[in-house]
Amino acid sequence: MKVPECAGHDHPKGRRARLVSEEALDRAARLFRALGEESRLRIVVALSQGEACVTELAGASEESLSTVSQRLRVLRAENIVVRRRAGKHINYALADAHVTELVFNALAHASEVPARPKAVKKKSTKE
Amino acid sequence: MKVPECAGHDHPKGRRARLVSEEALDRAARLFRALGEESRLRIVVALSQGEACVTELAGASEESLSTVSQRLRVLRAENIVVRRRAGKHINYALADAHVTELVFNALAHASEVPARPKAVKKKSTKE
DNA sequence: AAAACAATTGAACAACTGTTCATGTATAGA
DNA sequence: TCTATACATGAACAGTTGTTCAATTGTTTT
Repeated sequence: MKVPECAGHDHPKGRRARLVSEEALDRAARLFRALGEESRLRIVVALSQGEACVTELAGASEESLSTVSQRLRVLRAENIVVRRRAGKHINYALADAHVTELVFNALAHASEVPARPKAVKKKSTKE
Repeated sequence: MKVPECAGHDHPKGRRARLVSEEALDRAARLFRALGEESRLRIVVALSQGEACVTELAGASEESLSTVSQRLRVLRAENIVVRRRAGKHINYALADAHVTELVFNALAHASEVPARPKAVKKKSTKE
């Protein structure tokens, strides 16, 4: 007996129409990748509370200036943060509202999920 | 002459109050990391158009079943996609609306930015 | 039950990325 | 101008991650 498979098909090997441009995809992936490190994400979250200079960020995480600066470099390369000189210091801030939303969205998703389902393997619970 | 520096401070080394839980941060970072690969993101974008089975996804990207399956495994580990058997095939779909929003947000951010500003170094345009 | 199809998984190697250190640059103050 | 402060950067090493192959599991069909 035939069961319904995927979208009525027989799996043509041709590639489908581009949904988004290659470049946008590449940039979006880079953006995600930059946010995908706990240490960098921590910085971004900190900056979502307001701008801060490198020394402050380093102090808050008890890490070296250099280390933090390297992280900020990555974030800056993806236009996640912007900087601006303020006297001796250089203040960093989130680049735009998209970034803030992105982070909040991710945190929302992160707290919704039931901690690694792990497929509780009972007898015949197929799902 | 004293210029305003960071938040009225003298850089106390103490760590500030936790803004979000360690666990949420970790999960969010993992989520971002999973989305931060062009190949996986491509799959997610494809699934934002509707569910599809592994064979379809492999066909669309002209890659091996195994490769695609491995990618789906990563996405599944972060609860980005869910699967469901449909006859011979296993259909994958985005897990929830958060994911869709996340992707659209990222793509929006990606297309907003003017292709690597690169700090057009004029004479005294400090910004 | 056997064959065919669909998808998953473990392991291995290559490629990538983060952290650290040492050095370099820019601004402020004396 | 000289020194101190604040930050950035290049290079190197280690840890992480992606892709591929071979073997395995689960489902449908004959």
